Amino acid sequence: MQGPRTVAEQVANVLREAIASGTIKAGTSLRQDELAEQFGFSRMPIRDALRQLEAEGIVSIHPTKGAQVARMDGAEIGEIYALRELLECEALRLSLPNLAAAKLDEAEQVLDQIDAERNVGRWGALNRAFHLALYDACGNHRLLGLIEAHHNAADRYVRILLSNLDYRSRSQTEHRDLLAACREREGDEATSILRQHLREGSETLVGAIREDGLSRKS
Amino acid sequence: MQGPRTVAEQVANVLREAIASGTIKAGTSLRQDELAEQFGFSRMPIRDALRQLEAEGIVSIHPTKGAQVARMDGAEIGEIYALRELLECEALRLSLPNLAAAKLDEAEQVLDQIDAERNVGRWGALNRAFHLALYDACGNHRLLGLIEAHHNAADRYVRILLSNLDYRSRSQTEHRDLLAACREREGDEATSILRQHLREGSETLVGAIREDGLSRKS
DNA sequence: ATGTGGATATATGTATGCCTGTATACTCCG
DNA sequence: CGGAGTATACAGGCATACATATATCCACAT
Repeated sequence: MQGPRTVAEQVANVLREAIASGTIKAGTSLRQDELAEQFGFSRMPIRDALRQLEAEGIVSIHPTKGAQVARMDGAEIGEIYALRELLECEALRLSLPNLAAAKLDEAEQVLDQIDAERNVGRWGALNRAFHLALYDACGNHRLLGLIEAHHNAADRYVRILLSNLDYRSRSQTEHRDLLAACREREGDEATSILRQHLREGSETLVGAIREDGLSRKS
Repeated sequence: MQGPRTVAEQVANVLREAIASGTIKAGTSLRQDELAEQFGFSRMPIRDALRQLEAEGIVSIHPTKGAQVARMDGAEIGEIYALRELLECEALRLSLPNLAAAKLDEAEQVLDQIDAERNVGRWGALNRAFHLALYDACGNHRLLGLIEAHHNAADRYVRILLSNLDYRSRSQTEHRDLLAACREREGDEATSILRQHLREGSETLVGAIREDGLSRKS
């Protein structure tokens, strides 16, 4: 696999990860000069990277106000999860009949990795990998792209859920139930579990955001 | 309403319209220098505009190979229409119970405009306006954004359908059936009509692309 | 004659500098 | 003392200039 060939892509990847991991908090202003100096490049690649992240919905660029990490309130999270439910259930429904058993084994290995992983920073990527493995055979590249985009957009908020260890174990239980249903090719059952899984995540997350006051008005 | 405040946005709008209208054909290389000279600006705003259009899926940028108008084959069109079906049916389902009667009147006026419009170039925008009016009250801004993005991505191909006047009149009939179902708040009926409408569009379009040889291999 | 290798040209990526617009703070006037 | 207007500073958009990678073409060798 060829790594990012352009500086802008590297910067975008680093920023995306930094934002997802919470190193850069929501609402932080991202000044081009500052980032350029930190990365050791000029402002141009940083500009491109910020544009890219804006297109992904991770940062918002106000003219003359610069870029800042997109701050999401409960409503925004609710919208994203509603879309994830719609998109991922459809992807699963399409994928399941054509999904190779090897992919299911791959997904199970990811679940084991999640259980073994102590660094919460990696959990988001593993969670995404598990879900995408199940949708792999859906046959619609754009659909997969949209799903991945929404994972990225919500990644840093998903980590809030992990502070609740109870939720994490419940999530893993649901993941394994989902995988079992997939193995038996029970499409309706699997879709139902996935929908429930996402709704629990949404409710837990919205509740956590509301009470933690993570959504201050701009 | 405030027009585009930055040159890059203006360029993006012009290019988007030129591509949608077929003035710039699929597969055309978009060289930054060339566009810069044509528009009378430097390459920087053009770069930003191309990045924007890439995010919208209208052009594809290969590093060092430049940007070229995204060429879509039948499979790609099929994916887009499958997504439109998923997204728009959901949006309609969510919107319909909360949709103001005034919006329905607005939608009907758009249909009248479509019948009266002789310039096929404007038909795409009117078609989009009609559909979006129906989804207006869905309560999910991101969902609306995705729908609009997919309209934009497929706009120039949708115009192929218009060369078939038979399809156009059939489309308008379906539009009015859909509107009637919406007025009576028949959610299931409306969704069903919309789904059928999109599937006919997809099939007609994919067939037209296949036979017209519009999808040459790169 | 054909294939391979190198050189050149072209277009994109990147760097630096300037200009413009906006936000903020200070001053002056009511 | 408060509000409004102006000036200044700061950040981003745009332009110009330079570097780099790739594709193509030509030449030479097999």
